[in-house]
Amino acid sequence: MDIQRAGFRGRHDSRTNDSAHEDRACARPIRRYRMAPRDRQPPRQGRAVRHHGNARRGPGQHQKAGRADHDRLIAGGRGCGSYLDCMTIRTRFAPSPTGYLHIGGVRTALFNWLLTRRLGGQFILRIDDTDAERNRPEALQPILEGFRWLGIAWDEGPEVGGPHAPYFQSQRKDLYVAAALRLLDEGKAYPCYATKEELDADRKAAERAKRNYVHRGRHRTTPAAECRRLYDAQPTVLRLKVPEGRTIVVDDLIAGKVEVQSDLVGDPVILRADGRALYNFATVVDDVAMKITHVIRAKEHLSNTPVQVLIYEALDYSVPRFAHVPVVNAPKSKEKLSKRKMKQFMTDDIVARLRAAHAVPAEWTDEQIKNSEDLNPATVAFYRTLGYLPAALVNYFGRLGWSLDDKTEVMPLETMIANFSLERVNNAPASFDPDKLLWMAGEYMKQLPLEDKVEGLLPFLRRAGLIGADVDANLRNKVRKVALACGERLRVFSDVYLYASFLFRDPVYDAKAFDQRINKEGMRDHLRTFAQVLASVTPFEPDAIENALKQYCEGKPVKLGDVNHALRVATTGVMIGPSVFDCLAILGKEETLRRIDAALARPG
RNA sequence: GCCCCCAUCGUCUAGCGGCCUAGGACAUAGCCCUCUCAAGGCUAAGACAGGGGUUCGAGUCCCCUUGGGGGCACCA
Repeated sequence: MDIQRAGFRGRHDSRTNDSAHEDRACARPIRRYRMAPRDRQPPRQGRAVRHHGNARRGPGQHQKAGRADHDRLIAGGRGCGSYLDCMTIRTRFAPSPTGYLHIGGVRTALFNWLLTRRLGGQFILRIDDTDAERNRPEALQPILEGFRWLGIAWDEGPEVGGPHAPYFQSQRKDLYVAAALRLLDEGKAYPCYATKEELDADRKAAERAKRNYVHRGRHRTTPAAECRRLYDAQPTVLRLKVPEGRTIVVDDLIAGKVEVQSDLVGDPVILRADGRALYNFATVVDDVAMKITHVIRAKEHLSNTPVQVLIYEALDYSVPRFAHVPVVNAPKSKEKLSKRKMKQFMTDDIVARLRAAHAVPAEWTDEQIKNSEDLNPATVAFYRTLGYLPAALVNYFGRLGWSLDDKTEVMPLETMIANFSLERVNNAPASFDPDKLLWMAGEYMKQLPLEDKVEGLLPFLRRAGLIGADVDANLRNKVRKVALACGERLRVFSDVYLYASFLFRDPVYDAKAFDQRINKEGMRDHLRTFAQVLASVTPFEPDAIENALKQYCEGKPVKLGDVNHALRVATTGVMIGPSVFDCLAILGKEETLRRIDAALARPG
């Protein structure tokens, strides 16, 4: 068993006989595919060349098969043809330092990470900052912080280092130049002096003729030594010689088998005149140098992959396994998730919470907050700021495009790790659903131990100025009671603003609620007299208060609910919140009476 | 224009030819519970894009159409 199939259990295993198995164990992936057992079956009528990669397994037996694969993989080192066959699985996520962590990227990174956790490999974080303009050091921190907060730890990469450092492409230029010059000397690359204008003209001509535009440079056929001499005399861009008449096969773990004719692929530039590498080239050089076994990345890279395969081949490198994850779409949409598309989720309530949490400068207008780059709902920071539990995000994004079985939604991380496999990743885009994420957040909040909830609540209360910096035992106890009183109303920490602000500051009276509940025939009198009853309630605890109210209403032509509502509005200012009795107990007798007096003092 | 890919309730998904009268979850609606708001319980509504094949039998395999996405860079 070889590592390259590690993430792809199931179909092949069940149909492969032993000899075919051995055959494939040491072959390069690209060759291996042609020998895949499926292709040797007698073709069914009308069978197409391509077949789907999203083969499925029944939940039961294949999970065991997966473990078996894993065990053999870790134990055995037989028949190694290249590092790809021998080593443990190595995956990478390679973001550009853009200043924020995009949730689509998190999902992709998560899949990479999960697979390495299951199979005992390494997850590498590499920074693709070849684009000089976008290379701002401070733009990296939000990305690292985002991953740390989510608990997605990288085994190698920025700040942790590793045997293949540096992990910044901007610091690896020499490698790319050396590799490109090697291809030049070997006659696999050539200098191209065509100007942009010439290329554009060619492209337009091709378009007019309804042909696919395929660039083939003048020096394709120039001998290698001459090419080198030309290049040394006058450095320019280097292009890879794309072989003619080839079928390039990408055997993708998620997308299935994808074939592209090399005659449709133009000779790609691999190195600019100034020596900076292009993405396709740098990626291949780095993935090889970092011994990446599984390239798991977003689907939009699928069409780059044939070019990369050619680069691997030209460089004489083994091709890793590819898995192209479908993109994440915007909510209820077929379009890719983008910041622009997520702006609509910056509701007034969200803006209020961000203000309360002092997550934005106080002088910002609502419009400015809604346009904030860093706190857009497409970023991880947004959810962190609003008090979503990171485990809920991980669970949600793990389930977006991947499923454990036919019903499991909420699952511990260990379960996800133990069962994650690429073959159960859907080969179709999935839309992000903020409602379901919020529900998931609530599920995790329910499970959170009380003390952790208190601990999580404190910073939110502090930032909003509802409590001070010092938290003594008394205050802590109060927050504990608040957490208990809020119960399952809390789905995210910032919900505390909605349900309990008034337990930490004076009520802000909602005019409508006040009018409806207090300015009601006889209600002020009830409040006044019930306040006197409350004054003698001991202990001032929820049960005792409730009993007092029941007794008070007994035999009177007033409904308990009505007095209760008036009591709520008088003491909290609003119509929503935890049980009134809990609220009063938390406020304490003195404060409760003070608030009732204050409410009664207000003009009708 | 050319190339590649995708398609089950509004959304996330189960489904690898008979177990499907298509299952679960979020959201929605109704009822119950209830001091408000949530939560919870019960119930309802809701999908195989269309058309051809293959097969005794197709959501499942094949083809076409339609719709969607991605790419065709000296961006990543």
